[in-house]
Amino acid sequence: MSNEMQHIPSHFIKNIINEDLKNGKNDSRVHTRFPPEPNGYLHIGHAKSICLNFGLASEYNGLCNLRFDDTNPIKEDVEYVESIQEDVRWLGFDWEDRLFYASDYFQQMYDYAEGLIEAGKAYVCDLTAEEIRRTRGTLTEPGTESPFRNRSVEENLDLFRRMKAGEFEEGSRVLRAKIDMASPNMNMRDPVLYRISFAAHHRTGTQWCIYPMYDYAHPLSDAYESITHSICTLEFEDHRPLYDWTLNALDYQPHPQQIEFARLNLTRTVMSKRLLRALVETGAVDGWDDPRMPTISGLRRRGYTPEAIRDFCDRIGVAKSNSVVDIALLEYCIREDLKLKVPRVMGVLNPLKVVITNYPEEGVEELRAENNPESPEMGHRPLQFSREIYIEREDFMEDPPKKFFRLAPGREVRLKYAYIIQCEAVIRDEATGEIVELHCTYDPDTRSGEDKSGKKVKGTLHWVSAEHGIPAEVRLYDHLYLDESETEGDEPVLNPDSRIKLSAMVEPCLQKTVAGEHFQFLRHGYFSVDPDSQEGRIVFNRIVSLRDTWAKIQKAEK
RNA sequence: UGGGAUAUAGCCAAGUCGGUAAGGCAGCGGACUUUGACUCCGUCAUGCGCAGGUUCGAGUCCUGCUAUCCCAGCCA
Repeated sequence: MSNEMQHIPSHFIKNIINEDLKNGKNDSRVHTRFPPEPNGYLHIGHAKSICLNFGLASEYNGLCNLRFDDTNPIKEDVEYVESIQEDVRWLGFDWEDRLFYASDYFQQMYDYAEGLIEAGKAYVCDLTAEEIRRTRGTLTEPGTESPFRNRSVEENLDLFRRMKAGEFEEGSRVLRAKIDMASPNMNMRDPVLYRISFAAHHRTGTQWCIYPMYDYAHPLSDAYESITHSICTLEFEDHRPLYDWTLNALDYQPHPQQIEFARLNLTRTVMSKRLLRALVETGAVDGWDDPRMPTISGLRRRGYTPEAIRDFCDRIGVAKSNSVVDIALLEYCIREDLKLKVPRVMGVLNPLKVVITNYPEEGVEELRAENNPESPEMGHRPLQFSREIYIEREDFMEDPPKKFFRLAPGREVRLKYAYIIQCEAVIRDEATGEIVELHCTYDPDTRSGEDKSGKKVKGTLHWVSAEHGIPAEVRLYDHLYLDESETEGDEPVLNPDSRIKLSAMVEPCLQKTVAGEHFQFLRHGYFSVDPDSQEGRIVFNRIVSLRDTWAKIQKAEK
């Protein structure tokens, strides 16, 4: 346990919290929240935020709320609120009884807005969206004040109430904060607080036809929930003055502190909700949970574990500099998690038949295979050996290079858990010249565990008995994109090698598996059983491959 | 001179009062090995975006630059 604590790094947010605790700020409470808008599926970038917010709460004996930031009914749907809850729970976090919705606070927020109007700090503006944009100015030029900016409190109150009552058309009026049209911060140039929308909201239905904007709703939601540290991503840095303005305008207490951190980027994939949605909607992938997707549900289906994702989030750290994390770290984390806890079995992805000519025709013997040599408590399983087996096609080379120490004509090699065999003949298809079969002999004195021959061989191969093995589909994945620059405009370009389906032969012990079960296939990597599996047709997703030194040698020589 | 932020190895990242650059991933070299995996050992920044300055001493302080990211939704 203490080992695990060691690699959890400190970061600037913890420094802020430590300082606050030292000063007795917030009655020494730590209360965070994870506030997604239910407009899509969660991805690994959200996992960083979830682990951060829930993780800080648990580390400081505080609380973390789950809050849906549902202030824009046209984008949101219950499908997403359900998937988000499932994903957060699956990651291993518990919001207990603190599941909230910004829409819970619509009345409270409305009342606060009337208070703002009464204090002369907000006004109803009749400009069109286009006019508001034009009068906002530019990055280098100040904006100009709305002609409606100095309406009386009475008129503003009347108009705002009539907005709420549905008397005005969408887009005809908004409520704006009265701040400073010349502010160098664009967000402070009389930002819109409320807009009219007659869209049905997934929770409040048609009860409301005015909806608060994020910049207004977020600080209030945080304050209503007594959040102490409101953690968001870097692009909201410019919004912090508005966050503070909203609470200060009526001197609202408590006043949570907004803290920004850099969002996660991963090499060779893309996290933009827009692009992910496009992949789903164009049918380029099978859905939000396609194993190639960086969504939580995609990673789950691929076979990633919550432990691995949490470990990853601990290892990447939290800082304010924009960065791109190498996906090799994520892959390391899942290998690390599964290494000691899943069975190691044999699967031949590209089978080549081997006939052991000196083995009895009808002979079958039962061998004993360790389920995981590094976890002896996982025990053993029986393994059938017979005269005809399959080996990996790439494990035989007719004309092998120097450093190849697998099978070749005349060479000896060990079959894992079985015997040493020697290659005697190569059988070809007469028409195509393709190698269809190998004839080998075995040495009966070399049975695994009771070797009397004293032979040493350099290579050990995995294999599957032709008679006992079972066919399975194996899906190998490459990364979603090679590079973000390979996405053309709005149309995401899927890596053509992103999924390869193979017909493999696997050990008989895999006859009965359940979706989500994990295995390590020797040499090939970590796999999970896909829910697509049916009776007699198992589908394995490769989560990640193993390190392949041989491939590296080959590459280097080329 | 719009404003806001960031810059420490191939990648992420720690570095709180200035005291002589953590850790992880990747890489490289070696040992071990019934899979070339795993494991173990070794190695990997005379230097912290650049240039000056203060100081016995600077990644940390000061001055001036540079590069990159974010902001002109009635999205979040």
